[in-house]
Amino acid sequence: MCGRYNLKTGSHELAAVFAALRGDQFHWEPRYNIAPTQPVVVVRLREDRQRELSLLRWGLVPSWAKDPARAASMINARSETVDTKPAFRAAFKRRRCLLPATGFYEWRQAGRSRQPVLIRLQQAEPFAFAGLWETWTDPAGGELETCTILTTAANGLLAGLHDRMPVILAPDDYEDWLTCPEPELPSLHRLWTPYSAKQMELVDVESYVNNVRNEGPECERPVSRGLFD
DNA sequence: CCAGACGTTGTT
DNA sequence: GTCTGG
DNA sequence: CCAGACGTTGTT
DNA sequence: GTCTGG
Repeated sequence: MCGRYNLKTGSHELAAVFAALRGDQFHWEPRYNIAPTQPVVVVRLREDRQRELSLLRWGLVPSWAKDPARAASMINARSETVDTKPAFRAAFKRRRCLLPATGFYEWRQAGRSRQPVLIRLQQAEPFAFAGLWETWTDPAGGELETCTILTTAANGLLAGLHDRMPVILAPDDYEDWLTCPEPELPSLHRLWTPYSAKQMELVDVESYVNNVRNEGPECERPVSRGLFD
């Protein structure tokens, strides 16, 4: 679930919308087809508690992993168990983040094939997935920073596609998610409520988005329908 | 005590 | 079928 | 998430 | 890192 998304917002607007500083050499050009293992934008807290925009690899690698190659398998984390799973609980305590997005893609079973569907909010502004990040150090001392997107139960609109959906946070909850102190972590459960279906819309799009090498507005192009479809 | 394992989700 | 790469 | 690779031996 | 097995 939630294995592909887009972020059509540039660096400057991201910094404004999320009230975040741009980290070292942070730069982002609009993307229409973001896939696992690629660099993605996260908002996280610096030591001084200021928000910072960074680029991290999508697919969390636990700090104790021997080989980071399998990162693509941990692109999502179930919110219900994120506090106990060995791969996520450390990050949940101290390394929560936001992943800005403007839409995400799901694939609906359509007969023998799979139909890509774009899900977006009825707002122009980018929204935020709830995420976690982690640091992995290779034998030579090089550091790899990775992240994952939390999932929750699907709302009524998305239930037709899947039983899960990404956790989308309301702007008023950004600060709580990022700063909540450890003793109060259980109170964050309220943030994992499925996002309101009323503010979402689904668009069947062309299969162009299927291939991760494809990029650009064509990824959002609605499927053309014949008169009698 | 040490050694060694541990990944996750969502799909069918 | 299953794993890897993007 | 999807796309695409994945092969082994023995012989030349 | 933390838990399990020995």
